[in-house]
Amino acid sequence: MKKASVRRSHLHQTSHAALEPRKSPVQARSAASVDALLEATIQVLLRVGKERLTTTKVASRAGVSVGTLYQYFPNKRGLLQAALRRHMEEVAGAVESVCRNQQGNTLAGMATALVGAFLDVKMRDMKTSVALYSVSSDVDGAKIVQRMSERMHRAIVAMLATSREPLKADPQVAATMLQGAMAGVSRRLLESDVPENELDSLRRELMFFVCAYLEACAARTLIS
Amino acid sequence: MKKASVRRSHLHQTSHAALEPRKSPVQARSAASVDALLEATIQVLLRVGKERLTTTKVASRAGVSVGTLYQYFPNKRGLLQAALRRHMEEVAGAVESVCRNQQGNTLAGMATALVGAFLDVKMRDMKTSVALYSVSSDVDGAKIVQRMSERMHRAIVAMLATSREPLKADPQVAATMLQGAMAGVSRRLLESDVPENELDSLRRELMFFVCAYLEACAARTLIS
DNA sequence: AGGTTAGATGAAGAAAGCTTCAGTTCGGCG
DNA sequence: CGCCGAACTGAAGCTTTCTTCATCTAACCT
Repeated sequence: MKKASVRRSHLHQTSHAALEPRKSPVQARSAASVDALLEATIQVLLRVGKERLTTTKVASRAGVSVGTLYQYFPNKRGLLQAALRRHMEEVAGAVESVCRNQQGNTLAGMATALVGAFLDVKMRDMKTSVALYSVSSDVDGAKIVQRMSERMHRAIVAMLATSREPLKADPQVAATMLQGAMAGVSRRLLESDVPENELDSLRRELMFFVCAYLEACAARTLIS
Repeated sequence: MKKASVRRSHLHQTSHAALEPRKSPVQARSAASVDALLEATIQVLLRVGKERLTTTKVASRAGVSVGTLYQYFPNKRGLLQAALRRHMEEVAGAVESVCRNQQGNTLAGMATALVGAFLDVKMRDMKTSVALYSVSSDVDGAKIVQRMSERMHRAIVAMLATSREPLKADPQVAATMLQGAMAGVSRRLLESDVPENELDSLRRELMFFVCAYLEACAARTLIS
């Protein structure tokens, strides 16, 4: 039975940061471990590649031993899944956030903002994205990716529904197109080596691409 | 104790070296084997998944022994690469073919034909596509995929250059958009379980999507 | 201070599958 | 018919990395 006592009766060697409300050391230790392990997973992944990633290396880089790793993750697969999930949640979160902000805007505004936000998150650490994609298929990542995809899908559909211009198309279908285009193009950017300077023009073009589509949707006669 | 000399580690698929067939077929016998092995690779992949695919199973399904397999492929990796390459060449070939046929057509015609052809090849054996994608990252498939991508890219650019309407955009950039959208959307269709009946409307929408873009390109003022 | 437990350790066990190679069979050719 | 190399066979070897668990340590509570 665990008591959630937040008290620190005698703080012996804990010198600094006395002002912050600290979690009890017992919890802090383990929480730090979990976080360090996830961070280490990505670092090792980037440094040696998924083929040479071993649980021992990850633990070592996190500053703990393998045994500790297995205390928090059931196995290697679970570790990698957790790392993937964390990354995907960041992306999905960013998309949901823009979609919320863009409610009620014009279609062009939505398109621009959405593409901008998506590319920003993806490109922030391109290498991490690529590395995690490569692991995804070893770890049943499809499930995780799909779940996040659905979150984004719902957010996009909801946003589209509030546009000033009436979108004369099934929002579900439209959202699928947008997601497909964004994912597809960003993946091309990630996996082929596009020079830094071309990157911006491709970004703009993707915005134009998506705008053109949404506006064409608004312009067309209602389809059954 | 082991000698510290040039130890040949014939370890698990760690060879970065030759991936070409070891032997070129001299007798008809061997040519048949090579083909059977590639076919078997895909069958085993579909039946048991990449995790449980072993060289022995592949050989067995092809009706030969493991030793024979290793006579034609340097290692497991090489075998899988060959299977992936074969599949990708089919796709690239189909795209090149439409692009040739569509020379001189309207942008709308090109878009429709291109999307149609692309989805046809990809969807013919969806399962094979998905299975091979999942293997790709274990096998340095990025290189192969990229090479095929470039072939398609060139074909698309060449086609766009012959359109009746002047495309007021960098054809390179436009081709990137088209490929990104097609790859992205088709991947969504493959990996999420889209019911058969929705599939056709998504197909049409992708055509509309691409058309809208190309025509918007033709309509816009020339960009520098 | 002493008892209790969450947390950490890391050597060793176990499994699994790729790859080899010594020996056999097959097919063509002189 | 008999030789020779091409093609085939498949049991065994070899190595790696995951995962466990008996033991130790530090933190907390009374």
